[in-house]
Amino acid sequence: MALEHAILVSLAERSASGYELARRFDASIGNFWKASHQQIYKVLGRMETGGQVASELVEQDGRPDKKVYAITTSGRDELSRWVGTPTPAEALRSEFAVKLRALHLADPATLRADVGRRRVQHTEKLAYYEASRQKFYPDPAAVSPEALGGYLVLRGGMLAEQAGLDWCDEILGQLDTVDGAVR
Amino acid sequence: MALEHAILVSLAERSASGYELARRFDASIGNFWKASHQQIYKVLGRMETGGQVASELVEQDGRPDKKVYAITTSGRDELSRWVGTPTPAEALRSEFAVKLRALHLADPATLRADVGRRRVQHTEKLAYYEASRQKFYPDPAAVSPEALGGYLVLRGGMLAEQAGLDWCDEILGQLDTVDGAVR
DNA sequence: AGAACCATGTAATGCGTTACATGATTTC
DNA sequence: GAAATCATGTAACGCATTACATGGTTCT
Repeated sequence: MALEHAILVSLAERSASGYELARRFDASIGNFWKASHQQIYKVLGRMETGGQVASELVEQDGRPDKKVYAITTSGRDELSRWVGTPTPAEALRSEFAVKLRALHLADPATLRADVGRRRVQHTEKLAYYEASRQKFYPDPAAVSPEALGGYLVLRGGMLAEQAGLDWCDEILGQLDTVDGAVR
Repeated sequence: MALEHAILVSLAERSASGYELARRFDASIGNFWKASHQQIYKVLGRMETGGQVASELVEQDGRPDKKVYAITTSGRDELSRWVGTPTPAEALRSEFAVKLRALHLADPATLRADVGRRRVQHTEKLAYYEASRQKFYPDPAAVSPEALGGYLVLRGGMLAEQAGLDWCDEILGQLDTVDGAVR
């Protein structure tokens, strides 16, 4: 049940409405954990019943009212209990890998185009992470303890994207040599 | 609906019973796409109704009978259609990343132990992949076109594990410097 | 005038995990 | 004698996605 914990982490950083949380899950946190607004509203409801979060109705003019959720003491307790818990190994799951395995059934040009597209996506995401890093953590040696988590998560994303990029290059290289050998 | 395609890829390589497929999903294919036997049986049933696979009952002595599934022409068509389809970008989803972000709430020693455990897991998996690579693809420059997919998938796994390992090392390094600064 | 943003939800369906169920054979 | 392997499933539940629904405001 990790979405609940992701929400707790986000609300511990700053209280927010369901809508605002959904926006965050599109950006910062969402780079490593996606969630739709529908799902977030549902889980927030459950968590309020459970007492981990509390909401306050905020009226706005010219905009719909919103329910701003804050983490409660009980939620904070649950969160620190959870961070002290060992994290189980995460299985990697890749549709692309499954498809790669059946590459001999594919048209080489189509496949090359697909890998190229993927390569561009990795490059763009990497550039985006790098921009965030420069903006928020200009000096990696001087990151405050509170900000260290965010920095390290970003670094993890960068390493993952770089690995994906290297993989694409290796695939493209192999496709070329095979083609060359066939001709 | 990628499990169906993973099953088609596996059956295209060799016909198998649900049980045997489940074993494969524990090993080779399963390194990149996990599935339980319950799920596999369910999906196989659906796929047989849909005509992508066909089963034949094989009686055995001293062992339970088994239903051996084979890919059909229609299944093969669907498979080659699918491999020609662009693969959508896969969001990375990591409970560990969420937890990392809240690292300031954790006890440093506990956290260090958790990261160390994770580091060992990556190291072991990497060694396992490397052993597979040496066994099945001793000469990367001479991989046959049929085997290329399997080789490249393995390489992807190795790159991902290496990135995970590097991440752990970077986290441990940062935790040390922060501790050092505090004292 | 149309698109995008703000804001909150319900309903249906599908995907995945966990628990339960059975029973013979082989290996330690 | 106990544990693991072979073999196939059902049932319950939870997590996630997609579609549907509403309605005002701001930007282009």
